[in-house]
Amino acid sequence: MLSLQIIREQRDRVIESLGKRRFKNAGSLIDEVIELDQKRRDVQLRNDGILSESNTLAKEIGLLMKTGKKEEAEKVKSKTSELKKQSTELSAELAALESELQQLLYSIPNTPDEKVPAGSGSEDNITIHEHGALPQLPESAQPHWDLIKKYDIIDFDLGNKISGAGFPVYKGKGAKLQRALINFFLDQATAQGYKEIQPPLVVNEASGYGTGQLPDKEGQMYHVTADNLFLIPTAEVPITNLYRDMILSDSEIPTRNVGYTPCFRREAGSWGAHVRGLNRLHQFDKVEIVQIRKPDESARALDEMCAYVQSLLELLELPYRKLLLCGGDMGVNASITYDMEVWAGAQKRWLEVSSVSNFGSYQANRMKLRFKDEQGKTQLLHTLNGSALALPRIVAALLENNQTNEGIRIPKVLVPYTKFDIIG
RNA sequence: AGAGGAGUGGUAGAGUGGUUUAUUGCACCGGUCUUGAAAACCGGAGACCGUUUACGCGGUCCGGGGGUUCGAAUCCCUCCUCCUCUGCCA
Repeated sequence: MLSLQIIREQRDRVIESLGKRRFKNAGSLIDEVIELDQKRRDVQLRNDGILSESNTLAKEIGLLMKTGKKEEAEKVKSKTSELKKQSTELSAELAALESELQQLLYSIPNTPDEKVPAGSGSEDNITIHEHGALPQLPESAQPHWDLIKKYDIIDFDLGNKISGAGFPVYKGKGAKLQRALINFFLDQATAQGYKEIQPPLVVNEASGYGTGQLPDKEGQMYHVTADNLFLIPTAEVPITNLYRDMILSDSEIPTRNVGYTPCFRREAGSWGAHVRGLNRLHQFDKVEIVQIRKPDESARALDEMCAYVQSLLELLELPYRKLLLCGGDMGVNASITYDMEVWAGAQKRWLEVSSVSNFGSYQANRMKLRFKDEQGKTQLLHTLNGSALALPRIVAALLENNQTNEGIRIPKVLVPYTKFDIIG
């Protein structure tokens, strides 16, 4: 969530920036925040005064009791009783205002970075880089949902039987390819200085609030109601929340973590024609990189992370393009997002395989993740993350682009991991 | 899962209803001393909110939440976590 300080000090800039998202009522919501904040401070000022007086009198009573002046103590007691009544009312009012303010702040998305173009949907995204020639496949080229049947490597019917739609079963070389990709991605990240983390796959409510899945996107996560836990939709959630409620010392910054986890998404109501096969799943594997940076370094870190993700795609010999998302197409937490899309030759479509974002201080403010600056003042840190990479669509593109009469060719860099060079 | 015990500042650990603005040790930072360091000595140091041009001042915080009281780290309720024993289990 946006910090009150920024809203107070930069009202006009915040409203203008939110306009790039086509976010409705930005002006009136921001003004409502400012008004509530002012009210809250007025109430606190009054309440603090009463508490202060009451604290002084309580000490007086203590002294009077000790010296045996009971009647005088009783007199003072009646005074403090009255103060207490007033304070109880004001405290309740304060709590209500704080909660209202909190709800309001949760409903306001992050302010897009200067570089982010205004726009409402994918048509306003900007392609800033393309790499690799698109493969020229014969007319007989098959989409991956046919190839996985042909080679019997991924089975949706079996998944359907034991779990439901969107839970594929990986078999034989299909399973080995998954494992190879995971290990390859983890090794590459480790070589770049990322620390490998194996987090829990379920998180509590506080973690959901920390990274912004709650309260708004609750329906996207699987909820274990008996224990009030949530299956993680991405490793971003547990790995970023490792640092919740912390003031990091200089020696701990930056953090560069990488984690492989399955990801669980309900994807309620988002199934349609383009999501056949591996294009969209309820459970999928992903390797995620997460960084925590000081504010003046986060822009550079974002470039570094993009360059790293691009290097993976190049090693896998996949044609890709890099998009700068417009305001309306970004997630509500992000201040700037680059998407990487690979070309799937048989579907003749670009598939998103990575989303690399800088969240600025938006998540850090929710999580109370801070550091001490040179003046010794506590300041919010910046959080960033990116997929490196999400597996299913990588597999889809590899299968489609690398199909030959002899079988599916495995990219050179993966062969040491798969121990085979063709799926035939 | 059952029984018992415990959660206090960076850490260890006192405090069981009223000068507690929470002892003290260690670690940390600054200073004195020293050629330099160590030791010794002196001093400093938390988070959040509010207020103030500023120095400051006020409020809240002793695992989380709620309650009793004029007053709670201390008493009560509830939840969480850890430890010990018993049970179960990969």
